[in-house]
Amino acid sequence: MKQRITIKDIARELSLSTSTVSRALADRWDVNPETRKAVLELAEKLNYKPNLLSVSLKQKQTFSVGVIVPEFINAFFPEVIMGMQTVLEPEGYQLLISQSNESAEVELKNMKALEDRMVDGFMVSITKETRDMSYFRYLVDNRIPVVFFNRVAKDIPISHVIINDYKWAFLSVEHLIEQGCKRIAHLKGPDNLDISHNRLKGYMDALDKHHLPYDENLVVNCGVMMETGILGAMQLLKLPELPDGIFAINDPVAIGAMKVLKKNGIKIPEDVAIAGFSESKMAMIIEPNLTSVEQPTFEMGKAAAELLLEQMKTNCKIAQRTISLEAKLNIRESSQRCTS
Amino acid sequence: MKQRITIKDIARELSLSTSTVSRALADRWDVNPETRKAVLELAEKLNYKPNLLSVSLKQKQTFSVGVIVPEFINAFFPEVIMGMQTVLEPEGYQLLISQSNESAEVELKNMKALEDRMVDGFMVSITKETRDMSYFRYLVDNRIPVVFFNRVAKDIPISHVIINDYKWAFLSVEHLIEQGCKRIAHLKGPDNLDISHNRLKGYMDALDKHHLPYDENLVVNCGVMMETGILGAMQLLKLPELPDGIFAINDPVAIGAMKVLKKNGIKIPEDVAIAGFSESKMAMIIEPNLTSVEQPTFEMGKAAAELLLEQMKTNCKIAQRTISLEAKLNIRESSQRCTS
DNA sequence: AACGATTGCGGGAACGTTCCCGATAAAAAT
DNA sequence: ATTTTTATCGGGAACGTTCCCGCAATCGTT
Repeated sequence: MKQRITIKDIARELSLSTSTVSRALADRWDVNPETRKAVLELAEKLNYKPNLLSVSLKQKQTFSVGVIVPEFINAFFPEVIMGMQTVLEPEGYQLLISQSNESAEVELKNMKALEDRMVDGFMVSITKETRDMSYFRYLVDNRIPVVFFNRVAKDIPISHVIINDYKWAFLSVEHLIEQGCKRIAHLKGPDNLDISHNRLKGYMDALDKHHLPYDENLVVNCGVMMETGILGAMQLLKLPELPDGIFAINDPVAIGAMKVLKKNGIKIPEDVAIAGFSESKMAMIIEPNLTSVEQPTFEMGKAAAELLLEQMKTNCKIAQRTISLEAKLNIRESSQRCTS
Repeated sequence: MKQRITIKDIARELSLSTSTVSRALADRWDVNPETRKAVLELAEKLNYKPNLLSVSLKQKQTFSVGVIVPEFINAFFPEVIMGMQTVLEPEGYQLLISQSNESAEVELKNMKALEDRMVDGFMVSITKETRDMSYFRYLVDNRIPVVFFNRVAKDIPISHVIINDYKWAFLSVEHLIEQGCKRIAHLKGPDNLDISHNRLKGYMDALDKHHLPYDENLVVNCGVMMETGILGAMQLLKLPELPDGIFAINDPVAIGAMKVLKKNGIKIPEDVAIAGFSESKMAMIIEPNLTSVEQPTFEMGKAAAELLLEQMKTNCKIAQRTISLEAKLNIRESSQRCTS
């Protein structure tokens, strides 16, 4: 950090007080237009930049918000973050991005570090193992604005934005059924995540609607990464009878499963049709192209940011809200059977 | 930002001065062990956290560094960033990540915003259109630490870490030649990027070594995204004679090209062998699997962070340095011909 | 017994702002 | 001519730290 021009330098140069310079820069009414002009010109000339540290110290806000994501190796969260930036940057906010690496411990550490840095609020998508909610409670108790997005925790009064997981899981599975699948497996997500429950429920209800039996052997617990998809699929292969359809918690898992199936000479979609969730670039690259639910990532980021802005402006006086976004089912080769 | 416990609260409670409390917390020698104990205990009990804003204001450093990347939708930069975090976080630094969306204008805006926030240094990978170096000159003139990584600018005395692009481009092309390719095309990167030149040079020298003619019609200017790879490949298709090998500036471009080739019924690698650069997850997913140079992304981030740390600790007194990392060629189906 | 050295602590300025309050002078109102 | 208003400005505290300096009490040394 180099030596900067301060308001005092300008004051000294123009034989003014710092108060006047401050008011001139802040465009207050009680300053002579001519002196204001002089101040602005000199500030420009000297390349004056206000020291945001002292401003923050005085105003008790830093114009920065913490973003907590479990990972940003896949495109999903980066896209959400871009959405956030489009609404927060024009308002003068800086995003501090932390990735928790799917570890609840790192997540907590990062959030505390950001709290130390006095962020004005948080936007978080919890890890797959986050169970202890005490820190989040501490945040709401202390009126520190928080919103959840995508991965939300239950039983805690924090506004959040999600997509209508239930509905689109339901429609995905219904699509598989329409393609003739009778034994549809589900590669399920981690228990602590709301999305896991909602997508499971959508799966179950779709089966129910079409009078297909629910077989718990066909639901295998799985993580959210490609590697866990591989493991999940291998478990399915051990079943006495192979399923004829797979609905995966997300694209990486679906792709992991496809790798296993292909390696075992199982034809997709003829033998097993498969559908993923939360559209990734890879869906269009793997062969056959993967059917997947496309989430409005950008909009999710925007919505979360707007929710947070609201909280920050009203000092958390606003009621908890849930925004549920719609999605879109992109039907591709991995689930389209000629016989349908 | 809620009301926090300050050093004054502790001082009042224990009938001490703020100076003493400050020294106790800083673990100075000139404070009675008993009072130190009392201070530490009370601080713990009240959950005291120092206000980093005032500390920064006083110390003239913020313990934050700005990271400027052109995009973070692909996995490359996120991985590099993770490497940075592993070295900077233990030192108490926070990363402020900005993505410039491949726009020089946004890049400049973001850097200025981060300078306003008094970051202690910058780590930047320039956009494909960054040509005006005046802001970087301004930074070095004002002793603000900067390091470049991956995408570096020429003609400016800023330390940087890159991989040995020339060598690995050379080896990639040599590999294609060994597979029997005689007419190898190159999908080249943007002109302002050093990597483009170095990889082009590697390509040319490999041809030269094996006495293959250099044909400028086979070198097509291309961006760095999949979309531009598609355009580049389409241009190649218009040639009177198809090349029998393609060396692409990076994986997204290679994958875009593969899509075009496959759509046109051209067999990979039999008709056209292809190699990418800077390993992405997609290389293992596309079929045939893509031969690619795997870059040590994590190490690159670590190296850049260490370079920056050095600068920050020595107040830029250290000479400019260049770290060149080694890489690895992952040979896969896209370039392996049975006939070899 | 007198001296300097050590130990432990507090006062207060400083970092760069903002903002409340009061001061002054000119202009307007009485 | 006096009072009130208006237009400009400065003084100075405050935000939460750090740190230099000085002060007092205790200790060991001659």
